[in-house]
Amino acid sequence: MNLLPIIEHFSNYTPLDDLEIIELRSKISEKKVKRRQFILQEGDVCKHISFVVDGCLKMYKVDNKGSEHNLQFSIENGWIADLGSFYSGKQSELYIEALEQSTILQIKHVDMIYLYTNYPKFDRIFRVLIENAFIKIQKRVLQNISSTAEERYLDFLNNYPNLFNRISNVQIASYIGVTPEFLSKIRKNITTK
Amino acid sequence: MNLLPIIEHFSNYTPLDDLEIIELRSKISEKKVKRRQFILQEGDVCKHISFVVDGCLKMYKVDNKGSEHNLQFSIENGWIADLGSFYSGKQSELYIEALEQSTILQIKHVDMIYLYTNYPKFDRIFRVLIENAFIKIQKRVLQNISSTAEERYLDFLNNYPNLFNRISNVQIASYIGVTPEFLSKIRKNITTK
DNA sequence: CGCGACGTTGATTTGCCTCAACGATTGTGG
DNA sequence: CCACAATCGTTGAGGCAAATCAACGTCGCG
Repeated sequence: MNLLPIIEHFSNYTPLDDLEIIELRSKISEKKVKRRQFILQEGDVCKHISFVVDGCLKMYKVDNKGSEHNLQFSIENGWIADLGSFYSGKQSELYIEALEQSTILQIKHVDMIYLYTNYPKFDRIFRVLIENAFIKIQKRVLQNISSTAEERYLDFLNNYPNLFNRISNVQIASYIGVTPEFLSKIRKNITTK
Repeated sequence: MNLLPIIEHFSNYTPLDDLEIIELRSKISEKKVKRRQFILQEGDVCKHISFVVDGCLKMYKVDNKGSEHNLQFSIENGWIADLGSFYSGKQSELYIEALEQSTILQIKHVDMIYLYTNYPKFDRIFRVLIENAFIKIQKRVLQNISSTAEERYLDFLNNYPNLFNRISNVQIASYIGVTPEFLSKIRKNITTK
């Protein structure tokens, strides 16, 4: 199991000392998931947070009409979990599914609490991580209530330049909140400018 | 200056000891703001995070057509700041304005860093605070991309039962992302059911 | 090979916006 | 305390953005 990616990831925020690395290693388990495999399904409790070493996953909700709505993608060096379910222990309404064959590192809830309790540095690191995630998602809310679908699409391309050529337009449409048909029309309209 | 509300607020997460309270006290300044007064304007850097002791404030963006889009309301025991600007030191694109006469407690950026650095408990508290905020806003994103305006309005009423009778429908419309005229039609439609 | 996901196009419908107007309420200055 | 302005909530007519439904060719994969 190669922990280098996650240790380097943490070091971007605060370097870990040897003991913290040892403890971290003992709490992490590696998982390989195939394309279309789920690591969370509606009704389950989200028991892990997952760090993506390699690959791509999506988290989404299925509405009462059966349509999927993508909340988040995560690729290399990203995190993915339904934090609401993870911390409350309640059933999740979300799915997390691999879009590519992926390698992830998982930490269980109890182990996360253990790390927080005994090594305050993890409080620090995850405070900063989640602050950054919060700032990003706040911009997305602002976009959703103030921009047209075309603007949201162009912003998606700018904000996720490493993502748009890895996933289908169906996935992008679901993320920006339009139908695939309408996204196709948006794309046509852009290229004819 | 009455720090009781904020100390009790923190104690919901982790009790503070005497030294932490003393340090906190020395870093907090109280501010009274009148209705329609700004504590942040576009182009300014967000230099404080603010805890609302009493009153109500909104944070919003003005788009290129001059329309306002409400990102957040904060009332008693809530926080408000443009975290992106606060941590990056870059100019904000947002406004924070009082909807009622309010009393707030403010912490400056340097003091926040001081507290984080010297008292890890604040890392813990704000990690949990921001996690909860993140979970809430993620639900909002999901709603925005998957629900009709009527559903978003009803959810707003459910999620903010103490707020809807304190602010105008114009403010609610701006929060859920519709025009005031259309919200009026939604409300009419609901009452005739 | 055959099936299912994908991307596209067109016709039609619907949700929501824009603009304009109005009375009711609130706030404010003289 | 009154007069006036500003904001609010509502209604209606018309228009546009995006959804829905249906159809079709293409591609990748089992």
